[in-house]
Amino acid sequence: MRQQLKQVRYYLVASLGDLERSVMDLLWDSAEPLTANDLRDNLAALGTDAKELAVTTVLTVLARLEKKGLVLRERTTRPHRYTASSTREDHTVGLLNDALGTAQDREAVLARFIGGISADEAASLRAILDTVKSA
Amino acid sequence: MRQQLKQVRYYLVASLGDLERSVMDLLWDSAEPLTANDLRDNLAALGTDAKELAVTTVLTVLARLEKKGLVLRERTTRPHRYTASSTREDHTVGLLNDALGTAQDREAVLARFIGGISADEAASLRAILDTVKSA
DNA sequence: CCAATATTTCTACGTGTCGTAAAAGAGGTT
DNA sequence: AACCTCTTTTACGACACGTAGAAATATTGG
Repeated sequence: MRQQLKQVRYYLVASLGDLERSVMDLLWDSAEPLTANDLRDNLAALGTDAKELAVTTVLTVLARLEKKGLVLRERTTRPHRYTASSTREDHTVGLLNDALGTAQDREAVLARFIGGISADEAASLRAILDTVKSA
Repeated sequence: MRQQLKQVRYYLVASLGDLERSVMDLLWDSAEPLTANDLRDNLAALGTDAKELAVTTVLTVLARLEKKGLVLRERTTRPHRYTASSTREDHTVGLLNDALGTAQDREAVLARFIGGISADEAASLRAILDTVKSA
């Protein structure tokens, strides 16, 4: 009932496919911007499958990730160089907020969430709360 | 590289389409189990579009939601009756844990997340922490 | 018990996303 | 010009989802 309206499908925080995710992981882990070839090589080095992808494949997903706002592209250099537009953590925080939504039941959700975390994590959460949001 | 392996796409916590989401919202808000017809009517009452869906449409998404483990179906009664298999809050917690992943950067993410919440929310978070995970 | 009706299952199509990559274009090098 | 190298364009298969008709099955009033 919404789909065929060609709605903009707002990509504030996008869900990623497997390859997109792998590419983002590499970009997030890299201090330097990477080229499509760098990524192709690193991807091959990753999985046990060692399936060497075509560079065009990597370029396609990079274009898609750019459109989603997740990567930045340097068009001035000739092999274009790509970087993640935000840190992995910030991206995950975006996912968290998406999941939480603007709903009024945020607290109920957080309560249940906390109920499920380990004591260790609860402790460090408390610590984080104290340092970040005290006063 | 994974997709065409017909992988099982484990639906521990699924992402939902618009209609699926609407149906889940109705089920979550209802104390009683609902039939497909109930849902069709409630859906029509919702949007301003007032587009009356075919019952088979509702039945299809219900079947998909059942397969995803999000709804339970009473097959004994003749109009089958559907209920959400978990509360909205628990489902959202599942989403949160999915987003957080098992990664080691959980703390970094949580720290940034907490940095972004309101003071009010931080306070209630602290309260929740104290009551739920004290000792 | 049967025909009419209600309900469910099966099948299918359109659109969109994602993995994948060949084909075509663009720009520099010999 | 012929040739790399890199990018853009185009395309296809698989799958998720919205949508619903057709077919099968169950219920029920007479």
